Amino acid sequence: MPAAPDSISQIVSPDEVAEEDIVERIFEAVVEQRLPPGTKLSESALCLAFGVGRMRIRRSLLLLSSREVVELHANRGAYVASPTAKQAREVFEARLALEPTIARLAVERASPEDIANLAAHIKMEHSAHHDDRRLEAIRLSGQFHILLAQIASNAVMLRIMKGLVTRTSLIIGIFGGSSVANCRDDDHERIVCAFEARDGQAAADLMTEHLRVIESSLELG
Amino acid sequence: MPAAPDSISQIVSPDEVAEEDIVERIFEAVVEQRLPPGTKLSESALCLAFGVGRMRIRRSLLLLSSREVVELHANRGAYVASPTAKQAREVFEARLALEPTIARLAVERASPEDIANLAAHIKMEHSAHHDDRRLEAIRLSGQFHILLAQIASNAVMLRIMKGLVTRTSLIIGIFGGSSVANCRDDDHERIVCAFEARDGQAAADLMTEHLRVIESSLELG
DNA sequence: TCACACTATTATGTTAACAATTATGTCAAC
DNA sequence: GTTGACATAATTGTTAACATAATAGTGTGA
Repeated sequence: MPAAPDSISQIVSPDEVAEEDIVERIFEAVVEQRLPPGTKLSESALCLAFGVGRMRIRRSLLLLSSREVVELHANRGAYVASPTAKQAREVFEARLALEPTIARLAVERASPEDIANLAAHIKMEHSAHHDDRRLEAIRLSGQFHILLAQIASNAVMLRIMKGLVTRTSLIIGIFGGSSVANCRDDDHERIVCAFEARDGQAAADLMTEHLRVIESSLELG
Repeated sequence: MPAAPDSISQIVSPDEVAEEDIVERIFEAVVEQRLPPGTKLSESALCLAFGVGRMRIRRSLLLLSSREVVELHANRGAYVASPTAKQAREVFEARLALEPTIARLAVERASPEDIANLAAHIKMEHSAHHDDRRLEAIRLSGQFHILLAQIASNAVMLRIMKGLVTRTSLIIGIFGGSSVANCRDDDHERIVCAFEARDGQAAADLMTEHLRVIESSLELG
């Protein structure tokens, strides 16, 4: 093995990286709505796209299905999930239960640097909006919520949120209609203001309202 | 295929059942603390135990690891997870965010039959406690929280809760000390009383208190 | 022209053999 | 008696060939 001795223990095997990496990249593609609900994910295509063997792809698809971002149909392959209206309501109900708490915890635990990052993020959202970079705007919009979970410093909640945010992108893709009033970045900005004021309760309340607005903008029947 | 034509579409392929079945059974074994943290789960042993091929087992272990109930070490096999104190606090933080809401929703949505089931469940918990059937008591204790999530009729939250409850069993196994003041079934009983009174807020508050008591009974440093 | 049955192709699911790594047990040297 | 290196055994990881099911295409018949 050509690696220097003391670096060995720190090296993560390239195989294992590829695993979570594939999952993460498909997550991103779903969030950016480059993989719309119902898209078929054929094994051979993914093998070519990622340059890995079939086994690795099958494992990744299994992981994605366990996060409910991909549906596995026996003998028929993998498809990007198509949440039903019922599932959409459930996802928002879960987010309404979790994210106000996450927002409050994040305010309590945010370092000055964290708050600066949030402010920078808002600026990026604004400019993406302004320049009509729609995909970028969508991605940043979801990323904002992930960022809060990271600041809250709770890996368990972070993991859950990644799944919920990703599925929310699918939901918006299906039930967003044409007016697609995604995350209004104004709402995000107000939440960041609550951070700067160190007002956890305000952040929680704003988050609740934010999620309610998004959900009510959907056509869930 | 000998099955009647109209039943074919309803049949779930036996293979696919075995998949989730293995995961579910290992979940149960972990909840009942028959698989303590750190237990090695060798592929060959599981193949024999469940009477399935290695591939099925490997898939199951991957699913279990994605739920963070099992840790996969490259080239070294699968082990029942050993949550750290930090992870334990995170799990409780997540439960504190979710379960009061779940309790409130469950009260709102519980049918009379649901409430009867809850009451019956409490009786089972009591008798298991009384007869010193410790494993059964532990299992029922976790099952109570799952039952609430089922009554809340939110599949997304239910799935999340199954993972959190299972991991809580691991946490109690590690940090419970010897006094193991698991779920006091008295607490559960009070929550059921709130159901009978149809007082969602009371159920939420009791749940919060219940979780806090459990966490504070642990030795998390 | 449409519907249906059959064939051929493609894709997925499974199995088994092989490779690589880790754990174990033995033996010698200190 | 303990430590270290070495050889062996066992376990995990990977690959490739094979089996099976679904899809698409083709042709025939009404």
